[in-house]
Amino acid sequence: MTNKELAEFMFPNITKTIADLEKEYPERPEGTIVTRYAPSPTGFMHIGNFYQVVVNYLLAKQSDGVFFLRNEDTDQKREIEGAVEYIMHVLEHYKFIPDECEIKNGETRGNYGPYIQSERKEIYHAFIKHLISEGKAYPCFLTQEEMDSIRESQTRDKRRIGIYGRYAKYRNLPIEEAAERVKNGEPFVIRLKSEGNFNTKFKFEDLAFGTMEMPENDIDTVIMKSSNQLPTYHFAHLVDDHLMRTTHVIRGQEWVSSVPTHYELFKMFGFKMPKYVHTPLILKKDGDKIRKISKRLDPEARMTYYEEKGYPIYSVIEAIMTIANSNYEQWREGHPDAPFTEFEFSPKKMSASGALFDLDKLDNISKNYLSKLKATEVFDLLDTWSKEYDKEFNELINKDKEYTTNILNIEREQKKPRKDYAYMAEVKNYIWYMYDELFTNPEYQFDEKFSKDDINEVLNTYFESYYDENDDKDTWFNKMKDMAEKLGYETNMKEYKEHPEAKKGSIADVSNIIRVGVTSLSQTPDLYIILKLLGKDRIKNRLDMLK
RNA sequence: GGCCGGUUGGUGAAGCGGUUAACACAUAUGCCUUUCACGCAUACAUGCAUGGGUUCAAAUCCCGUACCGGUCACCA
Repeated sequence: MTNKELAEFMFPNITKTIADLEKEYPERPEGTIVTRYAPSPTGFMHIGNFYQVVVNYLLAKQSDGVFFLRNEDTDQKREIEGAVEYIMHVLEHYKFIPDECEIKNGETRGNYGPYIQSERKEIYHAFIKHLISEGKAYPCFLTQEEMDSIRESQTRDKRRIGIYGRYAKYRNLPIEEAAERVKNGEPFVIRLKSEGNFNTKFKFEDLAFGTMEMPENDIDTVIMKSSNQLPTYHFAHLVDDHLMRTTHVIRGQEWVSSVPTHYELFKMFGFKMPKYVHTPLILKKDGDKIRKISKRLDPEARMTYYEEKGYPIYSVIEAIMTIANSNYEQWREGHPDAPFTEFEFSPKKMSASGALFDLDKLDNISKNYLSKLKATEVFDLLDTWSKEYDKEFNELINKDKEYTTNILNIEREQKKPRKDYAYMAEVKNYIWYMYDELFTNPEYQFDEKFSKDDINEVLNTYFESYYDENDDKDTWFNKMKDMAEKLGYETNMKEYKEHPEAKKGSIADVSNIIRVGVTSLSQTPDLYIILKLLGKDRIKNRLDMLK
């Protein structure tokens, strides 16, 4: 029996050859950059995955290339319901729409599919069949127990771990016997018959790390699983990224160590290797230890976190860009309004060590961004967010949309706008007191140095005899000063600071009594605007509450 | 243990043989000011993990050590 016959025996239904497939999936136009995001549907998207998405998207978009999504579902045991939908949701939310993709029971875009690995079985089998017929892959019947004991002895003898050389028990099994065992229904995997030499090194170029030198692979890696006849990652990577004509593989740093395997695979088929960009890990500081950010321990590791909090997509992308290329911030300074895709991203400038994702930095970016938006834009963000995460508040802000917009507009749309909130979930804390519905049981923050009588005197005098909502700001403030003087408060702050004991208080105290009287808070934005927005009726209600 | 990376302030980092070791965030203080925020100003690495070496000169080049991380699955 020949290898060819064995291949035929094992894959009788596979008639397509590699040449056929090459024709079916022709090369893309010269120079097109093709990237892909290839998640396995085993959980929710992680900030590190998102980082990869951003880099993938950027590289493709900057060159008018193609960004596609491939669903790597070869491990059905770990598959999680709804994971694919969630990934699509995130991509759509951040507007990283793949040019090519396929959703189960949904539309398909692109001519290089299927884009779901479990639907590509015949394609993989064609490649495996070829390898077997060439004697470069073989069925292996090692049981889990055997492998465990091999591993144990290797550990004990301080040898390299893995199935290689003399540990690869079935690599030279007579073909007839292999066929016989397959026929008898013995479970098997297909392993690569590695031709590499561990003592020989090869060089390869990583766009992020630069030139790397590694020993050749000599491990007979599993390329097809016994459980479901689907390929392992390594083999699927070879087949898919070759056939889909991926030019740049952007993936996490944890893949660097399997480059030798991929190198051998591509070499065996004579395929050109894609360019690799291995992205740094996203780390997290935990006490004084730095560790990989974890979905289990760190809420901010999950992409859901940012949506739940209501961070604008702009902010999240900016924060990631800042980590990705440290010259991004400088570029942004010079191009405040340019879309991030115009930034010339350089994989080489990515940090080789892991990056710490800094929520403070995110907040800062977000505050700056939000401060520059128009009130109506903030309203829309708030509306969209609260519809999902705070229905009651959503109703409230929509009850009088104009009023809400005016509130959001306080000290906005000016040269130095306020920077209060970084995300939508925070907004309520800054504006709640403007709504009577929320102003039910306020804790008044009056300065303790003033008695109830002092407070009432100021409040009553002011609203009965001085306040006029038609006054412009200067008149308004002058009037307050007049009253302050009459009631025995110092109106000159410099003077007051020098002799605080001379008067019972200052203009600052007067204004703050009014501020606390109507908002309950000692710290708010500009009082003039707040009074104006609250309006006579609300103010009257609030003064009554104090009585 | 093997293989592969990494190590500059509280954080992200620039620097790639000669710099006062950028910039941004955070923190602190001060100024501005009717509060807060904004803004502005100032402070914050006597030192680039460490020990050697090369050099007139090293964070920058070379070697060793330590520490950190990744990986060694029919998981991706």
